[in-house]
Amino acid sequence: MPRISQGVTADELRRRMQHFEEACRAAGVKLTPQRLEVFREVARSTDHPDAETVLAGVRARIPSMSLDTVYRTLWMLTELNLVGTLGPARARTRFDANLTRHHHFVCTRCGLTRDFVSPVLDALPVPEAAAAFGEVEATQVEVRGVCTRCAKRRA
Amino acid sequence: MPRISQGVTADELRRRMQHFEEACRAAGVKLTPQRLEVFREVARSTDHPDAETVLAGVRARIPSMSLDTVYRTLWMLTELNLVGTLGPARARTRFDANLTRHHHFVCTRCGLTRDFVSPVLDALPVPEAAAAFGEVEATQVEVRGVCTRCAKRRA
DNA sequence: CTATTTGCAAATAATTTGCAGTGCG
DNA sequence: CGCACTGCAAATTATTTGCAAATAG
Repeated sequence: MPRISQGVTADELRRRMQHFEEACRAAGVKLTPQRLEVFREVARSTDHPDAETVLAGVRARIPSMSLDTVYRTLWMLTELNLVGTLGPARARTRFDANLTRHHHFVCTRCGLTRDFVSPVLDALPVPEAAAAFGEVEATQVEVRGVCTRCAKRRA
Repeated sequence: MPRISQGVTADELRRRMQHFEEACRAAGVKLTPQRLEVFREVARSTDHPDAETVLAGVRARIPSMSLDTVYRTLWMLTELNLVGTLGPARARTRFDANLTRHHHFVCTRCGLTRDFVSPVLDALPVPEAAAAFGEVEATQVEVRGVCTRCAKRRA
């Protein structure tokens, strides 16, 4: 019975931390203990923590850490492409009345989201790697790119 | 040069409205003009409006419409499975330090999100239907289901 | 040294809730 | 005609910002 790993390997974590330090130097960004710990917290977990969770983790080491610094750091890391966000950042909830099986095209510049259908994608096999986490109900594909409108605006 | 449709066909809209009215009656929910218009607004568009956008649309017909009623109605519609949300509802931003190509398993009950890799999914062909919207950069698969933990809790 | 960065507290933005009046079934 | 529903205003929750003190390079 295989155990599902609760975190990244020590080796991978080291690799990520090193990449982070290099990227900060390259960007001329100061390497403060707060930043170190915020990044470590995100880099070490395989779930996808929110700002509060990161704060809680970092406070074990830096009790004075404040939530606003966590946010500032996370967005900065996003700018430097050291972390990403799940779903679009800073977005309001958006609603959808299309209940039939469909997939999404999402513009990474303006957030435009359109449905499309694809029998090929509907028939996707469930990857065993995903089935290991639980009972799979549905699979949806998100295609990211730049919409024609944005491509025109800023060619 | 094919035009990309800006909305749902009149026929499909009628179908959706009718389904909505039936579902409300079946659920013993009152059919108010506000609810009619909120649903119509979501049902008629192919993008995925947020609450403010729905409010603006509805106000053309019901100037006194308030934002809180829009929210109440949208969540009620979600409960009744008449609409869905893009990404998890009411969620905070979550961060991810895994920059390598991966896909997600998302638990629909607790929101647990885990990465997995799949060479098969990485090699997915870009559907022409999606390519029509713009320049495709990447494709990510979201597998939804119930995680083993939630399945155990509430079997 | 000195421009960045931090922590605090106050400001916004998004969404929710209590309440009294209104209207659907 | 009664209870569900609405609009208002005030409350929460998530996230951002101004500012003075602290600190990395």
